[in-house]
Amino acid sequence: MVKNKKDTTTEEVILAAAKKVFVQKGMAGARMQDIADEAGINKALLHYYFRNKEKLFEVIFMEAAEKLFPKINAIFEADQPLFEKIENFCEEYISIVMDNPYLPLFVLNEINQDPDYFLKKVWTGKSKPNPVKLLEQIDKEVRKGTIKRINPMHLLMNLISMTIFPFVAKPMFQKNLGMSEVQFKMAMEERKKEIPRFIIDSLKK
Amino acid sequence: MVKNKKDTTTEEVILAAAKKVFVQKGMAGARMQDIADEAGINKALLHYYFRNKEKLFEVIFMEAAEKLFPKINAIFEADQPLFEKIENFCEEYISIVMDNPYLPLFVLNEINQDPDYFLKKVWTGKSKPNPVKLLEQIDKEVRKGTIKRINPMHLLMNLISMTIFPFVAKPMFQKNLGMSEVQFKMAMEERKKEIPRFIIDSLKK
DNA sequence: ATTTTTGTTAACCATTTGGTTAAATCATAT
DNA sequence: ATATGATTTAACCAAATGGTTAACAAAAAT
Repeated sequence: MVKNKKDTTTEEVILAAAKKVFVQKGMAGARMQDIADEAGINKALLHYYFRNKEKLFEVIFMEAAEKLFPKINAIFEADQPLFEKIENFCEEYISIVMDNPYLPLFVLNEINQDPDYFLKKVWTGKSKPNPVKLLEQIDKEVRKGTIKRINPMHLLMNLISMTIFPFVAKPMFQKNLGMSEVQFKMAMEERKKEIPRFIIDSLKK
Repeated sequence: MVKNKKDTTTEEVILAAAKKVFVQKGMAGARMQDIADEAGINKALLHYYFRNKEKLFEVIFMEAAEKLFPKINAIFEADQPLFEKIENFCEEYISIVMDNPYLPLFVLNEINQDPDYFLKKVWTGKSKPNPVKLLEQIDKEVRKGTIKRINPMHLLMNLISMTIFPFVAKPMFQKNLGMSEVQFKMAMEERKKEIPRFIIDSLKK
């Protein structure tokens, strides 16, 4: 429950509360009352600021999606050598996600419930990841013979999987490997360098 | 909606319906009425066979978890050279998940909502993945100098991430790479060989 | 054949939940 | 001070939802 001495506006308090509840419980599991309680306000006030649950959810979801998708794009489309691009992606993306470890699962889950609706809603303009440039870049390196033969799609999947999945499976990994919160953070920090090294080692001839 | 001409028992019909609805909508989003409709039966009959929603959900969840976790364990603990074990894991695990592409996200999501409850419930005895043997095996190879230096934990994370994540992000990958259902299946089939090759290439000196 | 048990249903019930209303309070301009 | 508009609340409301009941049908046991 967050107090409001007017350094934060009510709307911000609501959004913070809504984010917390939605991300933890999902659209279906979240209760408007929970959000109100978390924000320390009356339930009616929620509807005063955001007409209904769906509208409020959409704001939170879009905010989350905007935090996750456009950055991928920017890095993938950058004008940079392949290996640097990979290093850059891991470094920057892990940083982003470390600040919001639960966003990826939240977004992936909601997308899964209704792919067409969400993907059309989210991927409008700049937000739509466009992997073709990266795929072509990989293909070019393969043809030049500077890296081993590999299907660019698989390399892309490998890169994204290794970067994001540990956050999606955070509780599982933590429990199973007996990692504390700090240990997990440290491990993710290491992966910023570890993943590029792993990939580049695999690609080098 | 499934018909029941007594080659399948009512209980089985219910479980199939429940699985479909729970996996798609999650515990919170699933409606008992939806499950009843999907099974082509009265809602009261659900409660006749399974006392309540929670009980029914638990059956479905455990069924899903039992399908995903024990196999990991078996392979990890097998008595086999490291590279063969990796090849084996990808081959077998991708096969399992291809039959139920939506199970991983479902399970990960529910675990995320209440890690302690579910992980205690699921990881009892044989079901609990025990990665220590594999970790030690990796460590041994590193010390023998047969593979490059690598933190076993990261290698384990990489292996699991590359294997499972594409299914977790299935709609995203499909939409973004413009893949049909068949193309996705083909890609996953390829990954059975692609992932081990990628990993082994990275580890070889 | 008929009793008993098992399976199935329609009609209900209580609670939860998203959403509304009308009144109260607060801030601001006049 | 006070009128005005924005903000906040308590009390409600209707629909949805998990769950129950009592009656009925089918199968199994006697």
